[in-house]
This record gives sequence, structure tokens and C-alpha cells, in this order.
Amino acid sequence: MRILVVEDDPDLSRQLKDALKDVGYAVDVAGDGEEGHFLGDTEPYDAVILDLGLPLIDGVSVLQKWRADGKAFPVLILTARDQWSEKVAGFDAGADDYLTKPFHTEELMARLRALLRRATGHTSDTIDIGDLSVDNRAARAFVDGMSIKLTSHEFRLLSYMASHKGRVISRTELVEHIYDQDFDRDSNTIEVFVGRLRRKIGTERIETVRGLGYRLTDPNESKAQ
Amino acid sequence: MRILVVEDDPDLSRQLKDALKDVGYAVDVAGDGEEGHFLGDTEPYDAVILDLGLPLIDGVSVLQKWRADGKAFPVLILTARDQWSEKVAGFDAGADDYLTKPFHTEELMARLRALLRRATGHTSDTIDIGDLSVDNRAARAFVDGMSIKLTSHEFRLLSYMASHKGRVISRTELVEHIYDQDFDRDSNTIEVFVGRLRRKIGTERIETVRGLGYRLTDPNESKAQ
DNA sequence: CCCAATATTCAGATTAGGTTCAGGGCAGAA
DNA sequence: TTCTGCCCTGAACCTAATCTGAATATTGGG
Repeated sequence: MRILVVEDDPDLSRQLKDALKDVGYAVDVAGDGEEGHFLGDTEPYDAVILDLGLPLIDGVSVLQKWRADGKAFPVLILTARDQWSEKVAGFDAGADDYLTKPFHTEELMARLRALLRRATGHTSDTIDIGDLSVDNRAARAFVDGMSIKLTSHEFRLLSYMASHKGRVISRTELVEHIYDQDFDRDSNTIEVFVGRLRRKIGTERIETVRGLGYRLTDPNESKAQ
Repeated sequence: MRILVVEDDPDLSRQLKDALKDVGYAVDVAGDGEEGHFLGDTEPYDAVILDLGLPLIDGVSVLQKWRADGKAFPVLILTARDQWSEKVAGFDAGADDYLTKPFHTEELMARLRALLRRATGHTSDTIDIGDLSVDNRAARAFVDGMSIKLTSHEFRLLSYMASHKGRVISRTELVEHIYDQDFDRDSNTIEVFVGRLRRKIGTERIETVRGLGYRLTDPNESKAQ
């Protein structure tokens, strides 16, 4: 999952980035409203953390622009304590959740997970595909109840595919969601990771759709056609 | 486990701090309601001991604010004898337990342990992971019934991991819960302690999850791969 | 049967994590 | 109080997991 953080305080911004990367997200950071708006417009984020007090363009305006443009990613806004009116404005502009500063990193993580969950239409942090189970909270996966050892990139890949299970996902989409900005795309890393993942969770679970991408399915489900 | 003590009487406050540190908690102290509120908002405590009669902001208000902000840590309130109404107000505001002054340190410790126990979802002061047993009451650990000699920080680490057994715990989270405020994060103390702990309780009990953190498990539990 | 797409394998680079060690501090003993 | 010994810390250095990109093999479609 790829997250955008728009925050001008460099300390907080750094801290957020570190914490998010720790938990396995791909993270981009913007330091002002303009850059933030641009990135949100250009890159396909899975969620955005948006401070409301920003240089150049304020947070609420950024959010409004995005929503007016039809961007649907979930947005979590950060407000200073007691900025009651800001919070309301944020919600009106289309925020999905808010957090008042200061806050606990752990709480932010929990809320973020909740947003991502909701956005992908799941109700739990754990996603099951047949007897494969992906736990986004603990960053673990199980096949048949057995714990599978995955590296952090393998897990990102699996997690993204799991939250879009059954759909064909293009290589490009995968790259865009599991890596952050600076990544040299023309290489076959995705194939390599898919290969490794298959070896660990069973080849038949990741179906190749020639010319389009990959699809994560339950091999035991009856398949039409 | 990291505890916040909010108490204005310097004697009592010192005494509490010492006693708590002795038993192996990381402790922060605040002398008035404002500082207390701020710390509780900012740092991830595992429990809070809160005096109700405080300068600047009274205890009940502090507690109300925390709860309104969604802070969930267990709170033990201290009241003067016969302040019956205060006690009720405290409970209404979301306290988990209370103690009337004066009290025996022993009793405070027992109640605190109970709160931590409940908060982490355990029913006993002793947590077992396979044949490793962690006794939070006596601050001791056993492997296979044999007592293991641990230093206080080693024990804190183990105790925190034990109460979240099976979950991956990031270095950051560990630092935040086993040290109190003033600690320089960029050093490798955690690695060093994990190393020492492994030497004492057996390497295989603490699993490393690269890029994410550590996990305490029972090595004999069935694992694929 | 040929071509393009996908898989596999592998080695080097990179980076996270592990180990060791010395200095300083603190607590308990005398 | 001073002395002693244990512990903690941070740095330097070492090790091993993992990532990457390229080379090579395989597969499926036409």
C-alpha cells in the first residue's frame, strides 16, 4: 500500500514517514500544499495523511480540489487541538477521518488501517482467500493455518493483491502501489517477486493473465469457463 | 511497560517513581495537570497513575480530555480519603480503578499489575510461551522451570514482548515502551538487548522479521517453511 | 515453428541486523 | 562516604538476508 503524507513540520513528517515505512507501506512525502496536491493528482495512492495547516495552499483547499477532480482515496486529516471549525471544514471537504495533534503513532496506524480496510471493502484486518489468510495487522500470512515466512516486499505484494483479490492486476499497478516515487520501473522485479511468492504460497494461487497481469484466487473455487 | 505518574506532592511522586522503577517499569512523572495531560497525549503509556487534586487542571478534567480524545490506556486514580464524590466523578470520567490515600505501595503495585494484565488481555501475572514463563509479579523468567537471571532492561523487553506474544513488534514500539522520555533513539541498544536476551532464553524464541521488528514465539509451535 | 511474454536463476550490491567491546554511571557493600 | 562490581550505552565492525537487474529458459499464441 502506498501512502502520501502532506505535512510541513519536518520533524513530524520524518517521524511519520519512518513509522509508516516500518510497518511496510510505501511512502511519499510532500512539504507544502502545492506539492501535496500535485502528487495526489499524479500518483495512485491508497490513502493520504493530510495536515490542514500548510504553506502555499491550505489542506482543506487541497482536499476540495482532489475531490472535485474525482480522486477517491481515503484522506485522514491532522488538525491542531481545538481547531474545531477546521475539523468540520475538513469533513465537509471530504475527509474520511481526523486526528488531533498530538497523537500516538499507534493510534494513527490503527485509523489508517481502518481506512484502507474500508476503502478496499473489507471489514477485518485479515483477508482470506480460500485457505490462504493475510493478516495486515501482524504482517503475516498463513496457508492452511501454517505461518509463512515472507520478506517485507513479498508481503506488500501479497497484501495488495489480497485486498483486490479476484481482480486482474497489471504489473504497472503493482509497481505503483508497492514502491514509492523513486523507482526504476523497467526491470523484472515484479516477475521475480511473483515467482518467489508463488513458491511460498503455492503456484496455483497466483494466476497469470497473459498481456494483462496477475490475479490472486482461491484455486479450489469452482471456476466458470 | 511504561507508566505515567501525575502527582503534585513531590515526596509521594518521588516515592512512587522509585518504587515503580524498582519493579522494572519505565516511568515518567508530571507535577501538574497540564503537563500530565500533555504527556498522556503524546507518549504511548501502558498505564497512568493519576492524582485527582492537581494544580492547573484537575485530575478528572485531564482524564475526561484523554478519554474524549480516544486514549485508552488504563488509569488508576488516587483520591484523598473521604472524597467520595471525587471518586465517583473519576469513574464517570473513565477511570479503571482507584486507591485512597494513604495507601501501601504493595497494594498500588498489585492493582497496577491487575490493570496491565487486563489491558493486555491476560488473566494471570504469569505469561507462558511454550516452556518459557514470564512472571511479571516477581519480575522473573523461567525456561523449562529453571530461573533465568535477567537485568532490569532485559526483563522489561521480555515482559513487553510476552504481553504481545505472536505479534511483530517494531523497534520503535519497543523503545517507546521500555524507556522513559529522555532517550536517544538512534543507537542500537535494542539490538544489543535482543541479542543478550536471546543468549539467555534461547535464540529461536525471538524471531526477527526483517524491516519490521521482532516477534516472541513458541519455537515448538508448528511452522511451515 | 517463431515471437513475444513470462519464469527462473543467479551474482553483486545494499542494507538491516548481530556482535563485541570499552567507558561511564549507578547501586549496593563495607 | 568510598569502593566495587554490575549494567547500560553507543560505536565500530562483522554477518547475513534481501533486493535488483541481467542473462537465460520456458511457455503460449498465432
